[in-house]
Amino acid sequence: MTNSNNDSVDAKQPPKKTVVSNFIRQLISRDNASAKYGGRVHTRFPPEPNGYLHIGHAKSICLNFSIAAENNGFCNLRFDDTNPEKESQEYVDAIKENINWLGFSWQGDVRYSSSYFDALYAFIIQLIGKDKAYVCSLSPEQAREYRGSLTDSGRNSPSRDATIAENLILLERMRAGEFENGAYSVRAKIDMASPNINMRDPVLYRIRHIEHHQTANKWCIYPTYDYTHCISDAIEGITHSLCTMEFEDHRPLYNWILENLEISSLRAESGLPDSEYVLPGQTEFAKLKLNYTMMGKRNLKNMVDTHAVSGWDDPRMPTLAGMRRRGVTPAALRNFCESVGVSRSESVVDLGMLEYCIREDLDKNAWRAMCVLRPLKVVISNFSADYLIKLLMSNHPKDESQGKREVPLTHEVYIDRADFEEMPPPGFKRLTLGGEVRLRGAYVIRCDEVIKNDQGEIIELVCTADLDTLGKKPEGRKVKGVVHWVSASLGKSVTVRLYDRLFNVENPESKDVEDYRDVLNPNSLEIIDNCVVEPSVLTRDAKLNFQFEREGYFYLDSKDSKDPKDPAPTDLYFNRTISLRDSWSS
RNA sequence: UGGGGUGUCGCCAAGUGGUAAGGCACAAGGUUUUGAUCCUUGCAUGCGUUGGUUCGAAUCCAGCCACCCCAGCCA
Repeated sequence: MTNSNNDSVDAKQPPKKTVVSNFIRQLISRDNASAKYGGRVHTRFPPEPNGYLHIGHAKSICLNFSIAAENNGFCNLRFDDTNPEKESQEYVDAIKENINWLGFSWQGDVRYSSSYFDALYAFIIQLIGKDKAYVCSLSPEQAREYRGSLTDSGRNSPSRDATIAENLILLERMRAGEFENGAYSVRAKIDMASPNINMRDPVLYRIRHIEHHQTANKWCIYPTYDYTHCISDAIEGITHSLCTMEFEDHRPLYNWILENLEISSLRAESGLPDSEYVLPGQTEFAKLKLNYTMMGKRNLKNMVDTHAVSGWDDPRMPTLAGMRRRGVTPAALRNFCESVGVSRSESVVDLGMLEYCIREDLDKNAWRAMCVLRPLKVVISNFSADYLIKLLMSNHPKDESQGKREVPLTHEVYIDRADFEEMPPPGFKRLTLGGEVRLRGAYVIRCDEVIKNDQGEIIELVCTADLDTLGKKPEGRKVKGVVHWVSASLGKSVTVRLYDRLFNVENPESKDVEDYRDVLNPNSLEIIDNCVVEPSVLTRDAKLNFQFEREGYFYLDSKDSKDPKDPAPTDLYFNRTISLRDSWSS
């Protein structure tokens, strides 16, 4: 997790060129045609630093950065850090790194809502001065009562009729730290009878005597999301403020706040010339949901805190940090985000689509190698004990430009236990007693003898190689099976981690599930020691993604392992990103 | 039962009044020294539903049904 350039697949590789129409692209085309924003397109990705980014965020990141790039515009990274209680610098750092890893660069410096706190304070004075906001003495509990319900309108706060002067004094006293948390709040003066509950005098500022990760102890009052987000967008000269559907009800408030402020003062903060300045507009799209996946930040944090997983970067997590350690590439994620599309309908994407994108990219770019997960010794009887040839094999079967590697073949090799059967099922294409199979990239061998231990377990196979089959088909017969193998004496011992989905139900966050712990997949992680990998994988530096032929895609993990460039590594870990597609059901 | 949304193939998703794109999944063939990849073919007389307007409707109108979001001083 230290070097973002260390991944074997280029993070800057452009996404697929198949640009699909969607309602946001159409909206922007219309805005450009009408010159609503003078042709400017300026978006932003506004995470709250209260957790790690997950694949749902990736959709938003790709959308915001791509839509800006397509239109020669810009995209800002802005931390929406108005709630210091839940936020931390650790999350800020991780988020920045994840976005770079995904392959995007934000415009200018990283922004923070907290760096607008002075401006936000000046604007609240302006709003109070226009009798559009007031200081409310209701406690949070009372405020809830006064707000009414979904079907009943609310009642006015007793503080609603205070004079502007009184409000201004109370505001200053709030800021000075004279009151306890919750004693007062600043509220917009809109309409307590509005059918939209967000418009029933929403809270704009609250008292929180707590240190902030960016502004330390400068403030004890903090602006709320609704008040901060629209103004931050306006200050940054954002044109298209994209967010998810649950904020649709907030759009009237977003607009109300900006429209009740002097546009000239907003413009002044933006630094944009008058001719280019237009208020931003919010547009909502459906968030990404994936089946068999839990996306709620609160739940993900709980899994980390309770050690249900090893951390935010556990390879089973849907976090960007986790998927990275799993071996998922940035290009695969970007292609996935593009291929799921953008719409306003609630949708749950099938995990299979993500898996397809991962395989698609890895098949094209991952170097091939052989690794035997469950070794079974094969003695090739017509090779001498000191037999050694170095076979040259392609790093990629369909792309010679990716080069070749040396694979040593010796008297004894390992194949996978699953590739030999004494009693083969119908259709079995692997090795049987008396049968033949091709050692991938090497000779065809025939099994002559099965050696068992006292328990009757197969411990060794004695085989004969057909010396006339190197690089050519055997004479007069067909050998269908191909099996991967590794030299017994020259192979390297490694540990492999196999991952499966974390949950065994499609929707672990559905109302039918009382506790996600009840639906955890107990077999989501399988660790296999003493796997044997061909030596070349340890010498090909900078490459971390491999396809172990016939097994799947694996990622050399830097965690819990020695430096991969160590000339004599002893503890090597390969995480299985994903298996190969398997159309042979057994 | 207030307000705001959404309903097009098992899953995403184009379509914006002229007669249902594409991808995933699935199925059947072909190639193959990875049971992978790749290639070929198939896969909605139908667009939540019922009516209406129209020469013509997934697209326009009306009603109905289903599902999602909102009563944090969270975002």
